Amino acid sequence: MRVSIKDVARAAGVSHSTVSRALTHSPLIPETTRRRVERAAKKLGYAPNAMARGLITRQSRAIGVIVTSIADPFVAEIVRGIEQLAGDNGYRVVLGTSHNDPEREVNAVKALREWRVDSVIVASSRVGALYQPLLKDIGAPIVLINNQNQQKGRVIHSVAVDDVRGGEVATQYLVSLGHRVIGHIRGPVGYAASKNRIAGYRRALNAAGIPYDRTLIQTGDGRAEGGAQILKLLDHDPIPTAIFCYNDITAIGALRELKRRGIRVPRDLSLVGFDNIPFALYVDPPLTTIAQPMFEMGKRALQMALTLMRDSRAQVADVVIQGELIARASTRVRG
Amino acid sequence: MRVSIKDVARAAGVSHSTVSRALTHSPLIPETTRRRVERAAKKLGYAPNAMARGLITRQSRAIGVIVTSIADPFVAEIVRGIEQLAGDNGYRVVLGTSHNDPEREVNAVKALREWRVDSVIVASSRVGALYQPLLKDIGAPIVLINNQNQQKGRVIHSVAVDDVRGGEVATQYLVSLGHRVIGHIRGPVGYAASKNRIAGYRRALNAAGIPYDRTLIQTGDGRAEGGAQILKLLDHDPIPTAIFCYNDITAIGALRELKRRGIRVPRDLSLVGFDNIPFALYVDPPLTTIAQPMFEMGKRALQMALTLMRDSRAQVADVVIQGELIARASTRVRG
DNA sequence: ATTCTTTATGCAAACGTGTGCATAATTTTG
DNA sequence: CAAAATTATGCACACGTTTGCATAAAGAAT
Repeated sequence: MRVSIKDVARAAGVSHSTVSRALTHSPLIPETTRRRVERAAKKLGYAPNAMARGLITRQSRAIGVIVTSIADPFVAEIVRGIEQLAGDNGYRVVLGTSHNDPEREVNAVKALREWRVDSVIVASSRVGALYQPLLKDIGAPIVLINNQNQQKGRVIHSVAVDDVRGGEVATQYLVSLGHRVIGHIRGPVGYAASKNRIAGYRRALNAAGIPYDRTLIQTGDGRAEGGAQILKLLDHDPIPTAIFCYNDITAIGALRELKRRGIRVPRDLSLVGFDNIPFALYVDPPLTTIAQPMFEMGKRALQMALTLMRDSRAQVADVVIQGELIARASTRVRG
Repeated sequence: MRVSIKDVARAAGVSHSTVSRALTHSPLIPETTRRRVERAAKKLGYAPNAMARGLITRQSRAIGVIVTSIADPFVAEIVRGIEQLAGDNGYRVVLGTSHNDPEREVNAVKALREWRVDSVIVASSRVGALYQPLLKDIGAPIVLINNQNQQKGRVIHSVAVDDVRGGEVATQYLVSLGHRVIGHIRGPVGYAASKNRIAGYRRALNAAGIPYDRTLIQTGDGRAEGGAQILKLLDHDPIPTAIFCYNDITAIGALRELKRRGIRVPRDLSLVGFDNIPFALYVDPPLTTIAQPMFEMGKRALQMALTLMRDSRAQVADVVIQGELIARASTRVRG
């Protein structure tokens, strides 16, 4: 049942070295014997053993991907991008999910190390932030996606969306619709993304000559519940005509809260999110947002990993990807 | 940089065999030397090489998971269930995506074979249907999730939702709300799921003494576009007061179409989907549906794989999981 | 026809583990 | 205290590849 390279060798009447070379298309082997070997291999149903090969070549052709939860559609898109490009280049994706559980996080990183993955891509901000030493121990190039930490290094690289510019574009758009009193529900404190999106928000206000009013900013939690903070903004004087939310989930939470209060979007209030999660298209009204090209980010991360795997001392610059404004029905000109 | 078991042996002043045994907690090694070895291992930053280990133990502790697209939230939930339980049992998930592309499908299966995965879980109906011979060649137990094919075997097993019962429960619920003229947008022809859900639909009608009218069934495609078929049902005489859709995506597509025509759900028409995809909760109105416990199914599949990996000749019965009716606002009593 | 290249192939070592068997060291038994 | 049983450890082989080196065969050059 188990057929190794030696069985093929016997069947083809050559040594196992010749078989190895033939099947890897070594130029040392003339086409005639290569064909004979291939025929024997096919007949016996031979499939090379990746573990044995990896042991000697010192590369697993596996790339480890650590994510918080694969069920997050945002994350899933990233993994899809990674997996696709990886598959096209003969690499396999080994999954590790952290679920923000320290034990799982450590387990995942350790397992990837034992597997001797050729590269690691991390789309779990906690892991990217907390376990850099552990990650480095893997001894393979590391690419962080949307990491919230600032450190750099020879082995750690990153792909991220341009949060500042994204926040700016979102706010700019609201300004262009005639809004002058624009609120913001920010993301969790400590996240670089929260800070950067606010920076973009302020930059846009500044460019439009609108004075910055810190009481127009409430602090959410990046989840639907945080959207309820919008109620506080409704008490503001003057009352805002538009709100830029940290992300779509927050905006959707806010939307639900507004609907409960009988406040109509976009007639009474314009709403902008961030991320362009799949939901955003289906809520009522469909949400204006800044799309994060997640699939693209996954691909870029893997691309980066590929060049680093080919030459570990290659100079690769961190990638910053621009989001895209998706104008939908949750925004309209100030009435 | 690279530290093997021999380096640890030297540092601890023992042979590499002793190190191996010590680190695997063999009872042959007394605690005192085990501690010494562990200390040396930690000091050198040793991590066992999974490939070398797998080569000799003849098991990779990897389980291959083939899915159509990880970006499908349904699939993502399954993978989450698999990954979680796998991780808890010391197994890693190796991903292979097919995207209904024959080339990718074959590549994925072949790669998993070369990797010598200990088990394969397939959540891609095409792969499960078309590549059974190739799958069997892997020589590891196979578990198919929601497979649309009927074949069984010693190596191929399955976990699936009870589509007949699901269709029955959905229709039953509409009947219980007083509906008598109930339409159905079926799924693609050739899918066992389509046929089974119809069977359940008919069974419920039958139990309620409602005659079956085949003109109340239109054929969708399982995608949002197929939801447009609902327009044909509106021409039916008498006009249906409720529609059971093959799946949520179809129902959402139908919903969009109805909204465009000014038909109000559930006032004018009740709508039931199937699957309970995440969207279903967020559309307006939230969709009544049959929940497929996808996370659970992933877990059950892996559980099955685990018992089969421990004993390849274990007798495991195929698992049929019951869906759950989630009553939301897209249905109401006949007005 | 002999020497020199070139081409085709095999030998053997290595990758990093696990493990059966043998042996050395220690303890128990009579 | 000698013999027997137990415990601790090492040796060497195996897993299935890849690859440097050596050699055999064949062709080219003189």
